[in-house]
Amino acid sequence: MRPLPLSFFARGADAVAADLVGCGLFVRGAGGTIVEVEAYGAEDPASHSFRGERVANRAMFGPPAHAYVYRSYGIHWCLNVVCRRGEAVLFRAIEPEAGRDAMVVRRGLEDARRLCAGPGRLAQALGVTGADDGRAFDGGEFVLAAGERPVRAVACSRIGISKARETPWRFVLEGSRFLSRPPGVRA
DNA sequence: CACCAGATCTTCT
DNA sequence: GAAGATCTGGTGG
Repeated sequence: MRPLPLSFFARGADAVAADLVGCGLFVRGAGGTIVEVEAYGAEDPASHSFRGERVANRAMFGPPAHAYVYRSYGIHWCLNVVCRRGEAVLFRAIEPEAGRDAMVVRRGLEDARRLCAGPGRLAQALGVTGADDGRAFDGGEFVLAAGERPVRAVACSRIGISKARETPWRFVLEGSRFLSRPPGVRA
């Protein structure tokens, strides 16, 4: 397993997101292959960084290759990796491979297809919470590793947002059956 | 399968 | 007071 170098993340979130498809995401031993991500930019109306630095989003303005974890709809946690200042990539789905038992317990279901399909589900399966906000992807508890095989990433529009819907910053692994939604489906 | 309400926290108007 | 980078369990076709 080859950890991704810091230089990989110090770029625009859209470029990082496209390249993360097919890579490995692991949190404290659980994880798998990234099949769906979304990029959020600094000048992006849909991004949490758009209106400037706040207490809850301060990690987005910190160093690259660190986690930005936010609470969604007051209930779910969602995991990002910070890229260039004010930019981040949201992890939306992985193909579960390592630590299946722990993920099944945390999610309370066995169905592999729904185990990590969606940002809230993925964070719950990996056991990520607000306590992980700002944690480094340094090969310790949080790992991002280069993919074993080359894959094709397909760009499509992001899900669940009302602003900048046309920007094609959602990237999925072509043909994967572990996506939260197939490409081309409106949220 | 499609649609809908409910849960519950942070920020914004 | 409302909306939001969501998910679940209900109802109805």
